[in-house]
This record gives sequence, structure tokens and C-alpha cells, in this order.
Amino acid sequence: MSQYGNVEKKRVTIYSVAKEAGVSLATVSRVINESDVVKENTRKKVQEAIVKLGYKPNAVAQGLALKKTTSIALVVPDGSFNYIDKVINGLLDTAKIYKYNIILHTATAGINEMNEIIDNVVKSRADGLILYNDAFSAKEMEILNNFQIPTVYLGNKGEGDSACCVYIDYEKAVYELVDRYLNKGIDDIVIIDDRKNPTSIDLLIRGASKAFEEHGKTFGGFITIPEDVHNSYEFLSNYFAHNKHQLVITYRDSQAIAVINTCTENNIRIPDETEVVCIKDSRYTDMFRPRISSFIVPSYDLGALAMRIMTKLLSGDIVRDKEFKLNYVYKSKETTK
Amino acid sequence: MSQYGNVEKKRVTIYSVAKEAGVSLATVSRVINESDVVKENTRKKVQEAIVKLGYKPNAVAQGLALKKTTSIALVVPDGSFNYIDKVINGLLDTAKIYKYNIILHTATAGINEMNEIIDNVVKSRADGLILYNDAFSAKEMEILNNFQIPTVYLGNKGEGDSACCVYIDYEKAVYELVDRYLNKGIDDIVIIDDRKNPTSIDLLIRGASKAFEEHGKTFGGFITIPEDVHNSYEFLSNYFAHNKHQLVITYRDSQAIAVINTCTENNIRIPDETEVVCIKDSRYTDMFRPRISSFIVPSYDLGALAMRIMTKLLSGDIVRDKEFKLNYVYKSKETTK
DNA sequence: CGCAGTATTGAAAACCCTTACATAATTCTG
DNA sequence: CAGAATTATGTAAGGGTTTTCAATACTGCG
Repeated sequence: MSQYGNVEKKRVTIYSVAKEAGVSLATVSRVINESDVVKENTRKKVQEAIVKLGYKPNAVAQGLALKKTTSIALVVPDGSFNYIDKVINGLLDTAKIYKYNIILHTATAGINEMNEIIDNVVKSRADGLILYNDAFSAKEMEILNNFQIPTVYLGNKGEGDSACCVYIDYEKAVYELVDRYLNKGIDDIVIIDDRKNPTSIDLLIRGASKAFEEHGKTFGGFITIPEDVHNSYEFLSNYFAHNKHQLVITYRDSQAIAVINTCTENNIRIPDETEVVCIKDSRYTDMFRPRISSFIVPSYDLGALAMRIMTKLLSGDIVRDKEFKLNYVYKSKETTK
Repeated sequence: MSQYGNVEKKRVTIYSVAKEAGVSLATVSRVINESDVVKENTRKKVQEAIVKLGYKPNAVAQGLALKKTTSIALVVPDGSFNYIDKVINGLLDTAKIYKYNIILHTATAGINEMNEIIDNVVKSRADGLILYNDAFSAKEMEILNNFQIPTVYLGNKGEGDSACCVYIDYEKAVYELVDRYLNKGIDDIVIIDDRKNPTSIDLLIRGASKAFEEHGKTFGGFITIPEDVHNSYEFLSNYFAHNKHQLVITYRDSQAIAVINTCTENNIRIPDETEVVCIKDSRYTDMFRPRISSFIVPSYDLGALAMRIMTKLLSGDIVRDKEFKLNYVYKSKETTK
């Protein structure tokens, strides 16, 4: 079977173009790659032949000859698209500018899966790897470090110190938030951990702990949704029927919504009795009623920056800063006083 | 610069393995490709050499030799990830099973962009193309038809009759829905069109029109959000401050939420005075209060099926059915009586 | 007009695989 | 145990590019 369908059209290669234009294939190659040595006259002949035959360079052959594919592998956690859409948009837009293709991989947490993906990435000879890693554990990250490929960690710090990373400083965000509440004398603060974003939740807890420590207290307020619970909504509903807190911090919008709904159902008034803050802003935090207080984060820029750093890495530029923290803005809306 | 980083490690190729194992490269190739002609003894030697050297086949070279890349291009509308996440999940999971790589492209509506993407796809020599096309116009689709590559349309019908397509039959869904309301004597029905998913909205309107016609009436109830309006929320808010309808149908959850919020703000009681149905279900339709009545659609299966059809297409199997419609389930919740 | 020097072009190797065909090794048959 | 039939391996061409180095075509100058 031919490359495209059953119609056996003969392939148009650099040879066909060379023949059509009456030059050697080397010259055609030079025209394609915009080398400035080729004479204006021959360039025109070649260009015409290219148009006439509808020639499109074969990136596979180029990849083999150049030992680079101008494609980069993007690994994201399974089922994460709904909350990283803007990141991906930023990443893809930037990739387009630099003419990189993105090969998309999803990974469920797990070492086997991670190894499989790496095999795949190596096999595909992607020039680089961007890993959105708020759902992977240190163990999984370790696998990556053993394998040499320019890598940018996205959404969180990397483990090895060699790789670049781009992320929002959630630790500081939570620190500031909690500090503010502690100053107001509010210390019944909990963080919801649904075990789906371990590395990010770690950051949140670290931030809260730091604030508590500075106030001479110890932070212990995380509600961990047990692993065997499939419907976290039900779990939270049950929990908030029996417990009340002054401030509930969640990572994702869906968790904030679950908390707000369950509180409301249990006649806990928001924000009067319980305040809720969602760390990761989304389009829904503004559409939901009450509007959910959250941190506005530059998700698009996050993706765009990651990709830009990758291009720097690949062009051989020295990247001095390894760690890029992006700013957030806290936006108090209707779920906080 | 070497393929990976600055360390100029010498590449391990099929030659190195052959040398290490004391066989010819043809034999190594046979072992890799699990040909059954090679003797058990030599196979073992080769396998050992592969492990020892850490050899990983080069898909680029394979692609050149085999004239196929085992990768398929996925084109989705810009900024669509938040609402097609499950589709992509299904698609990627299936691709993984069949060992296909997915090269991701986003397209804003527009002919230039579409041409650029096609250039890119051809250049990359992807074996096939899957197009999520609920945001592209006929004009853009036409470009695709002029170019020979196995294509599966996802989320909507294709224009040409040659290509396969997988979609939810929204036309029928709306037809049944509207028919039910007309039978109850309710005919003040409107569809919100935000101009972002023209082809899908067309289906909705067609379904509604058909139902109206069968009842001897004409359907004219679409609220089109003007092109120059950037904040559709504000537009709807303004609209519903002055207008009231018995049934409002929206395509996406965000539109339904906007309608519900604006109605509520204008003291229009839902569902008593106005009922709202969201066609495309999402995780938020259940989390929002009131819970939004919607059509549950098998998004994951949609993606999975598209990919499976693609593998059939590529393996040269004859695909008899070109059009795959998936079933939906209407779920009446709290925004309808 | 002839030659040095420069601007263009071409030939061929390299990139890393697959596979048809040829050859070598093994097994089977009488 | 020879020769046929079969099985296992090797050789070499081909896939479509880039790029080095050599060859050729031009230019300007004396």
C-alpha cells in the first residue's frame, strides 16, 4: 500500500524536482533550506519545479539526515486535559512559531507506564521532552533523570537539579494566604488532598506548614480522600455533614465546588461560617455561584514559556536560570469574607 | 551537537548490535521485528547484545525504510481541550494499544491556518489524519478533501463522502427533545449560538426545525451571539434581562451556566419559568446547582472509535460503514420540569 | 586574453533501517 | 550417506534528505 491510500501516485522527491529543474539534488536541497549560495536564476527554476510538482520535503528523511526531528514529546497525566487546556494552548502556539511538532503522550501514574513512555519517546527520537508533572511521584520522575534528553518540567519542580522547570509558586501562594488568616486569628484551616496531584498538594501543605510554624503552631489540617474512595464527592459530603472548618483550601475547581455544594447542603453558610479558596483558577470559578475565590495563574504563559525554554535548550544556548516561577494573583470573590 | 545534549555518546545502531552479537544487521532487524525465521540461539545472542548496549530502534529510520511513520495527526480547534478532554483520552488510549503516536495540531478557523496545518501534516508524513471538526466551516473542510490521506472526521459529519466520520447524532437528539416539548404545547424554544461551533449548532438547528415542521410550524428561535461580542456572558445577561423563553437549548455547559446565571439574576425562576437543556454533557453539568439537564454522550468512546477506525483504514481493511453515530442518553435534572 | 580568485553547482557519503534475493547451513529422504 | 528440500543467515539495494569536498563556471584585473 502506498503512503496515502490505495492510489499509487508516484512520490515526488527531491530527485523529481532536480530532474524537472535540470539541476542536481544538492541544489534543490539548498533552495529548500534557503541557503544563500544558489544563484537567483537557478533558484527560480527550482522554485517553479517545486510548485509544478507540488513537492513537500519529507521530514522523516530530513530527520534521519540531520539527526533531529524538530518534534518534542509532551507527557501529561491521564485525564488532565480539562484542567491544563490553557497550558497546552500556550505550548502549542509557541511550538508552532518555532515549527516544532508536538507528540502527545498520556501517562497514568506508575513506573511501568513511565518506562514504556520513555521507550516510546526515545524510539521516536523527539528532540526534547516536556513533562507536565503535577501528578507524578518522585519515583516516576527518577526514571526520567536516568535518561538523557533535554527536559523541561512543567507545572512543578523537577527532582534532578539539571533540568529546567516552569511553575507557579503555589507554596508561596498558600503561605501568604494562610499567613493572612492566621494574622486574623483564624487557624482552623484545612487542605483537601484528593491524591491526584501529589506534588502540587505537597507544595500547598509546605506553604501552610511554613506559615503555621512562623506563628508557633503546627499545621495538620489536610483531609486526604482515601484511595479506595471513587466518588470523592460523596466522601466530602459525608465529611462536611459532621465537620466544620473556618477555611478550606482546594487545589482544583472541582474540589472547591464539591466542598461548597456539600457545605450548602449541610446548611453551612459560605463564606460566613466556612470560607473556601481554590488554588488553581479556571473558567468555572467565575461561572459558579457563589463565585469562587482563587488564584489567577498565567496558565497560557506557563506552557508558552516551557516551550520557549525548550527551544533555547535545543538551539544549544546556555540557559542560566533553571527555575522559572510565574506570578499569581489572589482574587477574593464570594467564597471568602 | 549530538541528538541528546552535549555529551557525544556514540550512537548505538543496528550495526553496533550486529557487531556485538556477531551476526549481520539483517538478523538483528529480524529479531527486532519478531520475524519467526531466526534461530532461537541467535535470537538470544542478539537480545543480549540489545540489552547490553541499550539499543532502541530508530523510528525515523524505520519510517524512511517502511514509508510509514506509525503516527497520526490529530487536529483540534484552538482552545477546545477543556471540552474534548474525554475524546482525546479515548483516542490516546486506543492509539497506545495500536502503538501509534499522536502528533497534535491546533487550528483556529481560517483557510490560511488550515493550509499551513496540512503542509505540516504532509511534511511529517503522518499515516493518517483525525480531525475534530465541530468548529470548522465547509470551506476549511474542502481544503482537506483535496489532499490524499486517510482521514477520520471526529465529532461531526465530513463534507466529502469518501471519509469516515464518528459523531453523536445531535440532530436527532434535539429533534426528539423539541418534539417532546411541542407535544406538551411548549413552542417558545431558543437555541443559543455562540458561533464557535458552527457545524454542531447547524445540527441542533436542523433537528429543531424538523420537529417544528412536523408540527406545522417554523423554527426561528436561535439567539446568535454577534461576532463583535467578546464577552458572551454580558450579552446573554443583557438579553435575558429583556426576554424570557420557555426552553433554552445550549450546546456547551458554559453557555448553559451563563443562561442559568443570567436568568437567576433577572429573577426568572428555573425551571418553572424557563427550562434549560445543555446538549453536551460535562462534569460540571452535575456539579453546578441547579444540576443541568443534558445529554450524556460517550465522549471517550467517540475518540476510541475514531482511532480504531483509523487503524482499520491504515491496515488496508475495507471499512464498509463510513458513518458511525453514537448513542446519547437524555438526562433530565434540575433545570427542566 | 589568460589567470587567480570567487561564486555556483555536482558527486557521493552518511543518516539507520527493511527486505528481496542469494548463499550457507541444516534436516530429511531414500 | 548423497542429494534434495528446507531453514537460517548474509549481501546489497533502497528509502529521501543533508553536507563535505571536488569540480566547474564565472568575475575582474593586469
